[in-house]
Amino acid sequence: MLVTNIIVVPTPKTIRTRALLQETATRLFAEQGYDATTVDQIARTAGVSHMTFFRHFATKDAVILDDGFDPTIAAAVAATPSTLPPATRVCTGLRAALARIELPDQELVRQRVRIASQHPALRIGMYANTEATREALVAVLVEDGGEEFAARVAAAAVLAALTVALQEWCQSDDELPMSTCLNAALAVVEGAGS
Amino acid sequence: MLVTNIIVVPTPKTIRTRALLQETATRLFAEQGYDATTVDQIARTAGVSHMTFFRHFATKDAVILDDGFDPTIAAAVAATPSTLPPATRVCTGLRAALARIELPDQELVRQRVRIASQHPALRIGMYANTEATREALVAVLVEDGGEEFAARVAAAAVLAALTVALQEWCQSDDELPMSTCLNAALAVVEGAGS
DNA sequence: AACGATAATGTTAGTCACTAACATAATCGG
DNA sequence: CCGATTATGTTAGTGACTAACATTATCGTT
Repeated sequence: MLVTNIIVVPTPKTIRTRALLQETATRLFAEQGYDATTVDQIARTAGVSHMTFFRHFATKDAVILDDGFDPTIAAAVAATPSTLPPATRVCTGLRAALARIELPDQELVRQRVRIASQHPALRIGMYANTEATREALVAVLVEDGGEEFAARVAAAAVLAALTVALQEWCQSDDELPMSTCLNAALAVVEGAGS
Repeated sequence: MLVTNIIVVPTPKTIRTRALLQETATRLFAEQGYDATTVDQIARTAGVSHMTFFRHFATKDAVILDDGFDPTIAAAVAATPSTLPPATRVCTGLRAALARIELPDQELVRQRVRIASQHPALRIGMYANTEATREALVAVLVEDGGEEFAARVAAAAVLAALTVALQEWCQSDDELPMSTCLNAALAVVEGAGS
């Protein structure tokens, strides 16, 4: 039997280099802009070669777009009652998942989304990431007996609303909580039937 | 006063070259795949230089992704009653707009979406295109007195559902009409409130 | 502490999408 | 037919990303 989905435990050095590259890149992007910063410069500033960069991040934009929230969101959606319509499940799960993100982490997210929202290439990267999140949710919903097409539509629509909510939130001042933007966005989606 | 949105009337030669490049690219992509086809090859096969290609299409993927449906969709949404919730307006407008596409054109759309759906880079390009369509709809909804954030959320969510519907439709046989997939997708979104 | 296996990194050379600058040729109104 | 505009070509370049192979860290074991 072929073993798939082998979980590779990252070595300490890998974690360090990866974090160093992300911090370096985020700082350089903020200081001089995304286009004016080359992968080579990020790598050299972090004291590594450009090959090491691409071994940690598949693309230039991944260095700022990669987050690890998919499992959290998927688990939260899985925890909702499978009797609800798929779109409602995704909405409810999202609210629960994002409420679980710690405040300091929220500030990091806000900073990254702020940078990403300002550049077309990075916004496109966000949409690309959404596809992976969407399929993770489809897997959860289908496992619970949901129909695949409906699951995919529900996940895609609600995640699109989330993306807009994040872009709105990242531009606001530090007081506005993420949940306010998210709830406002989900209310719009949930009002589509009237 | 600064005049924006100047409408440039394309010269006959421009239209011909553009169409030739699109046909050539579509054929080459279908024959040998997207990655195995270089921009240079498309240009040479069409009898032009690669600079001419980029003067007609901003990126490699634009040659197969560019369509001119945004004005049609925007007009159809504008024609819906402005008293309805924004998400409902976009749903209704979409149904009307896509019903207006002629059957032969639908076959072309299907062929292109089919190619685009199979390649990550092209799917991402579809998401990027959605952003322009979304903002066109936001402009329509806001003009009618809608709130901008709600308009953007509604447009984003419904267009995400449309994208999923198109991907489902393009894989089906020639008998299944686009409207069937679209209606199924919109029903999921409209069921989010229950 | 020396050893060997494994994982991380470096070097080099290359492909290809995409751009800037400038030169040339096709087109079209008068 | 001519002059102005528009489409196209040439060339040289940048930068993201990859393949192949060599080198160095890291770490458990003896």
